Amino acid sequence: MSKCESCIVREFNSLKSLSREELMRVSACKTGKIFRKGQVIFEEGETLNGVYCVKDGVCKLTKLSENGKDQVVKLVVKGGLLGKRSLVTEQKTNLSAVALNDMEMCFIPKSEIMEDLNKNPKFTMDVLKTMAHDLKESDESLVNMAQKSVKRRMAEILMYIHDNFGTDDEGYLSIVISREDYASIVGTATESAIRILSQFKKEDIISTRGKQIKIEDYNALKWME
Amino acid sequence: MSKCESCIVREFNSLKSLSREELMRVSACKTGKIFRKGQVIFEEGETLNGVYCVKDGVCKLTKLSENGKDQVVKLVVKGGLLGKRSLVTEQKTNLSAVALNDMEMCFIPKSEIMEDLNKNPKFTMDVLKTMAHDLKESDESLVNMAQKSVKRRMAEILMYIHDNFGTDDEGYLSIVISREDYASIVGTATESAIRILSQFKKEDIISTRGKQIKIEDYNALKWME
DNA sequence: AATAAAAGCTGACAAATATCATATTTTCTT
DNA sequence: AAGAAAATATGATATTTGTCAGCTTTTATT
Repeated sequence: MSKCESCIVREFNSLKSLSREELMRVSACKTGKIFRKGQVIFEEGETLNGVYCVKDGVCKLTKLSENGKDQVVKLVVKGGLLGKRSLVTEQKTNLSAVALNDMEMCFIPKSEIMEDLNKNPKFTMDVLKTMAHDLKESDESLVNMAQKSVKRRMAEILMYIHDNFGTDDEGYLSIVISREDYASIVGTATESAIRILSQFKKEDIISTRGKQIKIEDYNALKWME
Repeated sequence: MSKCESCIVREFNSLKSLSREELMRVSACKTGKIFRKGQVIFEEGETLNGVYCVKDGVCKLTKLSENGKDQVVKLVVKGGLLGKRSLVTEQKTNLSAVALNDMEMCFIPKSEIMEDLNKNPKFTMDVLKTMAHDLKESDESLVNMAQKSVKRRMAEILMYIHDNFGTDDEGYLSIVISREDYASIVGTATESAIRILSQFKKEDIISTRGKQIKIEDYNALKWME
């Protein structure tokens, strides 16, 4: 397994604020973990004893609603850290994490990373900034949920995935998820999500190949009422 | 104006993690501000050059949606700090703050508080914990918006206000806001909010006196489908 | 106290979204 | 390659929520 000091993933997250010595210490006690598509990384209510650093693959963070449906709160890709909030508050996790495809992750035990959090102000500030960013994003999603139509929300999530996670060489969104997941992100019934995507297809705004989606007319999504 | 060192409000927020010396320094440069009901404290997109500490009164944090409607993201009462996120990220604020009744606040300039944020790890950790808590709350609201009916959301906001901000000696909710604000919290049309509150009245779940609302049957709200 | 303005209320109807039923296609398993 | 299982698709219908219009009550202003 590669060492943290030389891991490029680190460039994308708060670990970049750690010194070489700190990184070596973290590296020495981390464990590599592989999760298969669909596998649960952790579940709402669990006590996490560390954080996961995503090296490859995508996962969804979800929360179970009282109506029994899961709501996707966030998608996490390479460079993301899972379990930050629980680490900071020392509470059980309020979200579940499920792999959307095969994932490669590093697990860093709590004790190790807590030490850095308490002793390296640069690191603490960096985690704080990430959390502030997450909060802003969450507030924005809240407003979208409350004020926009399902169709509009679907258009926005397609653009979000396109802009943040990119496409493969043929132009298909590089994150491939089920219609059920789309429904769970947008906050609607699976049938409604399917219906809207079908409509987009009919209007040549997107095209599909199996689960894969390609945006054909970005502006149509952007300017959709 | 009273001094920060002896201000009880401090007990409710992150400032409690500051040392006596730090508090005296903060106190020396703070300015007291009064905002009248309906007055705008700051507006989305503004550059804040400090944080506000709420000594008395209530305000709403809102975000403007593209459809032109404001969405209430959070209610802030005594002890709350406004502008934390902007302080940490050094970005323009993403929310507006409007006083819901007459408010008494202290304004602490950015330069002063930033110094503490960079030098007092206990304070930084405390701000981090508050932010983590806000994030959790925001995620929960997101799920509620996405998965629950307007009626259910209204029931929950009534209970939330009851549980977190209490009632006066007659049992009326101590936070008194317009139906329009209720609509904006719940994320619905004003008429729909009014309709639902009227229905609750008919079913004797709540009673009203002008704008004031009293919860008569908490369990009915709790177990509402 | 009179008037104006704002907030609250209600009905009628339209639009958006959910639910249920059922077919079709894709993917997985053997 | 065949069959089973899961995912996708679509129609019919019910429910929820939004919009518009007009009316009543409360609050603010003179």
